[in-house]
Amino acid sequence: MLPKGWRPLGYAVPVAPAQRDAERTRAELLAVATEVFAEDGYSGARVDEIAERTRTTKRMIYYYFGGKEQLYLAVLEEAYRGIRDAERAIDVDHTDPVAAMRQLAELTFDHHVTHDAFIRLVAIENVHRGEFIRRLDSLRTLAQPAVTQLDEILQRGRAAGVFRDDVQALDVHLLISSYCVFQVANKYTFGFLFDVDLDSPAQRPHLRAMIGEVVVAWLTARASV
Amino acid sequence: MLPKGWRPLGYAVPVAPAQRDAERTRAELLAVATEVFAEDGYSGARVDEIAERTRTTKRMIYYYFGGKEQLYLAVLEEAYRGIRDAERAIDVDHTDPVAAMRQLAELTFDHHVTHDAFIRLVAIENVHRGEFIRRLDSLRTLAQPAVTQLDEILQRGRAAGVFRDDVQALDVHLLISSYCVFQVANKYTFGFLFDVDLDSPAQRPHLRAMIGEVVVAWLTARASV
DNA sequence: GGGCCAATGTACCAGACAGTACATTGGGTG
DNA sequence: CACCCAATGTACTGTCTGGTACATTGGCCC
Repeated sequence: MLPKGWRPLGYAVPVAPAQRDAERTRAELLAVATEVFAEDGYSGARVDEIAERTRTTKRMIYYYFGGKEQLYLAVLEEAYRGIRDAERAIDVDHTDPVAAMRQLAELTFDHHVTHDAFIRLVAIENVHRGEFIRRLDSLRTLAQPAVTQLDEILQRGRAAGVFRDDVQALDVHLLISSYCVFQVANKYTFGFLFDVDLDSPAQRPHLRAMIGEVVVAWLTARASV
Repeated sequence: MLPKGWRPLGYAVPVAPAQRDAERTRAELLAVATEVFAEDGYSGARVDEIAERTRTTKRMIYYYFGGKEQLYLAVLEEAYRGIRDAERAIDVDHTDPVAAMRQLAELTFDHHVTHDAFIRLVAIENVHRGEFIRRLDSLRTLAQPAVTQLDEILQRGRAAGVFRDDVQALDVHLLISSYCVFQVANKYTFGFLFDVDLDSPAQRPHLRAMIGEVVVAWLTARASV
């Protein structure tokens, strides 16, 4: 017989006291589910695997979330919320719009590189044609901080006469997002086909500087036709 | 009783004569499998569904390909081969490097927009961390026509003194690919979050012209720093 | 025209998987 | 300190799913 608070595991291992804590159980399920869904996709993820990786059981997934689908929805929502909050923390040069724009592009790059689980969730969601995210109305209303900041810099640059005035903030955001997301989301196929490692420490600074260069060159070019 | 060569389907429908044709059966399986894998992903795709959508049975998948995994590998390989051949057909201005570069970017854009099943397969493969594509050595050796053409234009532009000389062909390809792939691959989440339809006929020409603008502006800018 | 084998079809299986019925326990409250 | 219910655990189940054993058939070649 094992002492209370221990459970058999090959050899006995002390286990976090089996005290009940609804919040902690829910949070742990959500955290592990995020990992597993990001790892294996929605169809690939196994409810049993998620449960096994926590200190609780599958039963709790149904108790707290209702089912695999609702758990996935909760994961998506929390992930997007976290990213938006992180974006909000980005701060750039307040005087020189060109420097600010370059910085914003490069910080966005860093941001993507350090959140690859999130990028994977986004890719997975797009494979599903956005059928899940579309149900999360709460995400729609969140102002997108990245675009707001972009717009502000853009206006300063136009006022200073250094940026062209026929480009929308959302266009710039699309360009930057494309580049940054692609780095992370498509590194496997791109890396394989062109025999490069987009992840390597050698490439990283080059790729990082590049998006800044591109955006600044584009915005400071005189509009053609 | 139905005549030979007909099968019950609510009401009787004539069916392509049940003549045996190994090549056709294999090709049909591959075509349908491409659709289904692109639609539902590797884990989401069902062998039974693939079979049902063809005129033959599940048994044939195992006869011709060996299993779900090998079928997916065959799909991936054929898809990449098709794309490479399509890329090879791209032809651009032979005199003006700036016009050629803009054209190449815009044709690449068109190319991606019209091959969204392929883009989906790529996204799916990246969710799987490229574990399948990595086994297809045959794809690695295929010279990548897009990059070859890019390099040629880039050299002409440098020689003419209109393009900066510190940019590699692969970097340009990465930028263009990022933008074009993102349009298609991430249209659902991006569209939802920013309330735009990247697919709409109103947006399309704008988005198409934009990548040309960006690339040309970047390459014709004097190097900074 | 008959034999032979590639090509095809049918029926089935074993394991995986999402989900559930039912029992139990811990801790807060009166 | 006993009661109650939120929180948790155990042991299932029905169905789906990839894969296979075995039978059959069509067409080509001698």
